[in-house]
Amino acid sequence: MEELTERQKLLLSLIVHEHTLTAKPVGSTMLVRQYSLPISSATIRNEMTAMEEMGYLRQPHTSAGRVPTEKGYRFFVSNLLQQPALPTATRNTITHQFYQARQQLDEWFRLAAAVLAKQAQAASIVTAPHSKKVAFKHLELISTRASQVLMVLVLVGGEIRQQIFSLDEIVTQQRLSNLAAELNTLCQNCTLAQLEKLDLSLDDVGNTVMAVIKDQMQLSERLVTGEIYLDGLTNVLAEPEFADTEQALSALSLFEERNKLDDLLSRSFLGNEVGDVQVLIGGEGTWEELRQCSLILSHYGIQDQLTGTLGILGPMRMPYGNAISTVRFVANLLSDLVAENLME
Amino acid sequence: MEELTERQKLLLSLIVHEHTLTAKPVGSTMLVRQYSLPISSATIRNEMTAMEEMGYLRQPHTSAGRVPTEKGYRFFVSNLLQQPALPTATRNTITHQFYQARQQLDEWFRLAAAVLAKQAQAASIVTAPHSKKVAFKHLELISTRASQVLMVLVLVGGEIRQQIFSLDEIVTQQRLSNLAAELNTLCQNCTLAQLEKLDLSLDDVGNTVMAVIKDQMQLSERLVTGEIYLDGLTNVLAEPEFADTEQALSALSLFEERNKLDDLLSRSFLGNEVGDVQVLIGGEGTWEELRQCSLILSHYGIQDQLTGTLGILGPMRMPYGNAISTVRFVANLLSDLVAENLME
DNA sequence: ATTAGCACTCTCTTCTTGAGAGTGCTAATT
DNA sequence: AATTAGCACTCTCAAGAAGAGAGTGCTAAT
Repeated sequence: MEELTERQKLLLSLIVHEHTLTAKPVGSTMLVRQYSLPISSATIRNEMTAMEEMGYLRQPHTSAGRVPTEKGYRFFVSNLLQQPALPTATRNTITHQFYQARQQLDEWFRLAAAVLAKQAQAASIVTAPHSKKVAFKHLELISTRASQVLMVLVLVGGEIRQQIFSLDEIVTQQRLSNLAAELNTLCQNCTLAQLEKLDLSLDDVGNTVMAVIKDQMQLSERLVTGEIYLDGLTNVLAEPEFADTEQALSALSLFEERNKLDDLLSRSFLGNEVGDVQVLIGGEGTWEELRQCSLILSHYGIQDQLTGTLGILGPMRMPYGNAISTVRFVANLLSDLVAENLME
Repeated sequence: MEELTERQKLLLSLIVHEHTLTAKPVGSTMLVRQYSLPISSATIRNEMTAMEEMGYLRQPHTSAGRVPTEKGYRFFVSNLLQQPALPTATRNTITHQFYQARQQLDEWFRLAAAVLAKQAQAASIVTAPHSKKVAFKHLELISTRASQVLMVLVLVGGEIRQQIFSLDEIVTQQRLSNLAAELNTLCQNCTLAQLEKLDLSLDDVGNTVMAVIKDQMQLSERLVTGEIYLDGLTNVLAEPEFADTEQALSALSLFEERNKLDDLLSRSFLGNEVGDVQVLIGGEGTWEELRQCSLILSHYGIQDQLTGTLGILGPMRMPYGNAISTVRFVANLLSDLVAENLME
């Protein structure tokens, strides 16, 4: 395939830039005037025709200006985009907010989603970090009433799971506490597989509790992501390309259906390391719902141990520079927080 | 104010019914044909004029059919609506789903939101139950690394709060466990005020931990609601009255801004008991954003002890019968679950 | 290789027009 | 006194027409 000339690259950049501002097709005359180019509109038209044939541009209809195609955007993002670091002031503001969130786990993720949404003026998604290898960390048994017990199970990585269940007999809090203490020692850092092998020789109550623990760990193992935090969904509605509700609906429905979202995120995991920022443009042929959208994703956390995903969803016509910088910055921030606070 | 005649009441019901189906203004001829009424369209026109003067109906423009006003809807809901019990099959399906959710607290609320959204084809909201009187139930201290500690605090009512903090010295898990055990005994069922009075004579570590506990309890006391679960936001987008994105945006933005939502829910608390179903029509003059919407809310849980809110948001033109029945049913279901599982 | 010039195309907005649905009023009917 | 038939009038909505504006593609000249 042919290469783009330097001039064509410049033009592509300008077209992308102009189109992100106006949301309208970009014409040759317009371009010359707007950027005081030293070439004529006719030349630009020639170049545009060439770039259209190569698949970087598209005409919505004959005799309209050009709009970047997915391929055009992808080339732009990969080769032409200079990624400005986020302004220091912005970075400080964000860091400060996290500082203020005290050390509450769930607040971090909520805040991360809020920051992404605000900063990129798009919908944002953050998943709490989740470990592929689920391991027992700490157990708590609390008697609520009669034979009912509230179990709080903390997994390695800080994930908390709770369940209420009934025992066959009425048990004192004291006995529950003793049992919990015993299990905490025995099961420390065990994975589910290791727990299965352990011969604990417990009484009935102990066995019931162990069954519940294993059950919860199994549930956790099946999960692809931790808890999901969304924000800024309404930002998407404000974009002109979603003035037609249909479009908006199809994009947002992806965020509402947990299994679709899981699928999307888990596929985006493949072959990507913590810290890489991925840009999915126009659904990349796989997600019909995202045909009009772009998704900027990054994993954060500790590679292969405890990772989560975060990203933003916006129209394909998106200020990629800012979006990517923001995602990268927040991802690094969360990675640091995870490393400092959730790892042994 | 004048009373509506029986015939006018019938007409109002029919107009509401027809309008919920078509979303269009209802004309007199239409009404006669559709329902084979034994009176002429002229008579209906006369009645309509009368009801318009009384404020129950409204003409979008001269020479269009009539649409119910907020007052019309309110009268309809209060006086004319017969509330069908939910079909047994539906009730069973829902109950069964809750049964399958195992005993995971958070799943209940997520599920409740999903059921409401699905059943009413509207946006739904569920808040986890929250106690006005925050009281200590159980504490857990887990050493993560060096001097860092993960605290898991369970409040009476099942609310779980977590925080990570650092101690001034490095402490063994053993010592943390002992401290936790001690505090669990000392602080059992104490409110924040009671904790303040307690003279515990603890060491440095103990005092640090107590400060964090109090801090968390204070945070919890300030909250109006527990965690918030939303679902079905995209259902709202599908309604014809929100074909214009502007409208949809203003309605949904209410759900995205936590403080607005808190405000809305806390006001709806006033003078309402668990089990009552409230119907807020058209924002009731207070919420500009909801001018086009209706909100069906109910509290659930144990009055004055542990309550949450749930409800649905839809267009003012809403199938109120079904919506109210669904909200009532789910509220009762959750109330039962709370009573059985979260109360002492 | 670039550009000026020009005919042509397509959208968008504004106007017009006619059909359709509905109203309000008056006079006749029950 | 309540109801109804009849009719003129109003307003929206959809479809078509016309003109402005922006943009293109092509040809011929530079």
